[in-house]
Amino acid sequence: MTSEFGVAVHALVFLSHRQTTHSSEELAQNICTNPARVRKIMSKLKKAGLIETKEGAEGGYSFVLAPEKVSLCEVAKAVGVRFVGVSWRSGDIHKKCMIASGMADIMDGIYNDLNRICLERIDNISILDIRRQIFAGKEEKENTPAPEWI
Amino acid sequence: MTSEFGVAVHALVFLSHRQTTHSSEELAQNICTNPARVRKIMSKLKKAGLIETKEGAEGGYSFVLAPEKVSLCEVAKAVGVRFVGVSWRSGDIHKKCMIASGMADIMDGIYNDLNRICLERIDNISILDIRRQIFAGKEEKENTPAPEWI
DNA sequence: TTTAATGTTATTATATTAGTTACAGTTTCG
DNA sequence: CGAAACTGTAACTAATATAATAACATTAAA
Repeated sequence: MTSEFGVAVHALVFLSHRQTTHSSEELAQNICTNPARVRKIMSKLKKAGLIETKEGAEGGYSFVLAPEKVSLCEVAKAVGVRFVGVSWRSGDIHKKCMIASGMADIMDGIYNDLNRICLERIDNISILDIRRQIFAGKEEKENTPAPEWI
Repeated sequence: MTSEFGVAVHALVFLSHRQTTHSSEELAQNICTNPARVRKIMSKLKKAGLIETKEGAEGGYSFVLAPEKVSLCEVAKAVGVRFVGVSWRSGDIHKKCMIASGMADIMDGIYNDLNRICLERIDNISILDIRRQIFAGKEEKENTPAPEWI
């Protein structure tokens, strides 16, 4: 499993909290990764309609939806993450033994099922929920000087 | 995620079906991997009490429990598989920004939760269930000549 | 028309996973 | 006893998956 889902959620929480446009460079600094990776992931979020982007000078990424309406399930689907699954398959479909030829598909079925219940589970967690969790009990530090959020 | 869980389930289904002792070489042939890997994984199953092993000539691995009593959850715990989780963490715990410093732990919490519900989900699937699924509607091919199961 | 941004591809580096080899220890059997 | 056939481990190599880097065409604002 890649961590694209984590990057996407992080970026959305950040953008929804700051409520202004931010460049891939700024997001990358906060997330601690590189701008190209951020752009790749954000372009998927744009295709899913979760963010707006603007090219050119003064451009960047912005979150325009209601953060309580965007669920982690939507984010997961947007980036195409697969929570449970392996590429390696045991046995061999061409063997005569029914176990050797059938196990891999059975395991895949189990992984698909687990993946599905994972998506269901995060369907009722919103971007706002995550934001609240992060700032729970602590001062929000709104309007902190620019370098503070790096 | 490694495929150790798949190898373990495959081996247990195979052993419970054939009901005799088999060497790591025979298991490896059926699973389509190498004997050393099989031995590494089987030693974990032994420590968990899911199989019995015998060293020396005529030794090998055997399944001695009731296959309907062994759940995939036990197997997962025995091999220590983690279904959901990533090693990469976004942000940096030392940054002042609460999002940058807090996101990784939040995501880890979500992954832990998803992992837990995955274990719960497979807790009521037994080795016998898998065996039945494999042979559902098809002839069991009991007592086939030796090379058949390779 | 320069500058600062996205969108995208190709390439490289790193980390994870599986495969291989080797060998010490154990048990059976001639 | 001693050879043969196993398990149990460890060390190393190969393959694959993931993240980082670099480059550049395109777009939009000043």
